[in-house]
Amino acid sequence: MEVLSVGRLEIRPGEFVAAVDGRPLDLTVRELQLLTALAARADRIVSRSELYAAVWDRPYRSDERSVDVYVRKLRLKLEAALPGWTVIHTHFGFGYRLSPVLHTRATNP
Amino acid sequence: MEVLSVGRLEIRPGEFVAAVDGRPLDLTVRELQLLTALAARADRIVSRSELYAAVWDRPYRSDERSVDVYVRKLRLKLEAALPGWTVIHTHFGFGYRLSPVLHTRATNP
DNA sequence: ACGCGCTTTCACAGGTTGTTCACAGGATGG
DNA sequence: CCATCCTGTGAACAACCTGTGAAAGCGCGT
Repeated sequence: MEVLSVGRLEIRPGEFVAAVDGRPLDLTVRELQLLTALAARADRIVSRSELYAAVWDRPYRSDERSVDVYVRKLRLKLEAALPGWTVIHTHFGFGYRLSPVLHTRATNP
Repeated sequence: MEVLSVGRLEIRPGEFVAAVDGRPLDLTVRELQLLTALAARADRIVSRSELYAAVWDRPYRSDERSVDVYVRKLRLKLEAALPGWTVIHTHFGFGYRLSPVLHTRATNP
């Protein structure tokens, strides 16, 4: 898994880098790991437990919120890097899905 | 790998010399080796273990601090040779990256 | 054996990141 | 429309990582 490309987003796990249009995102270890896990499963709904298993070492508890917290952090940084795009979608009761979509009602009223 | 040039920094590993604007830096063996390892991977984030493997012979332990100590020594000498420039950047949780950047808030208030 | 310079290890301070909480806001099924 | 469950969010707290000065260890030439 050298490079993961999803739209304008490009991730090189081996080089500890994720970039948008070649511009590197400033991510922490966990953020990069989670983004990588999501990108590796782009366009598919991924359960919290699967994401958790892919990123964290300890066992998953259903009341665990770390994934949610990090999804939020990623959303903030991705929105800053890709204004007008929704990259991570929530699937109520199931999990999350990564797939960049230009969202309606962007920067114009 | 005859010569490594990164901005005003030039390294000639074969001649055991590193210089800024042609002015040689006064480095010890380890310092030169580490600088060379970093320069050979300029603009990329390099993990401690990779740097360690490139410079030291013995196996790397995660609690090893030698890299940090030498990065500091290099920073001191580089700052003296290139006032106002930040050459080695820290990537928390990942490692270090060499790429000279004129840092804001330099020598003038 | 001694002094000297370089390397490695230590200990502690300071920062950054990771985890957990508590509550607010939404979605779902009846 | 209501009760309930799920997710969003900001902040507190804990854990981990890096910066740094100094001490200890080494090898070498004198």
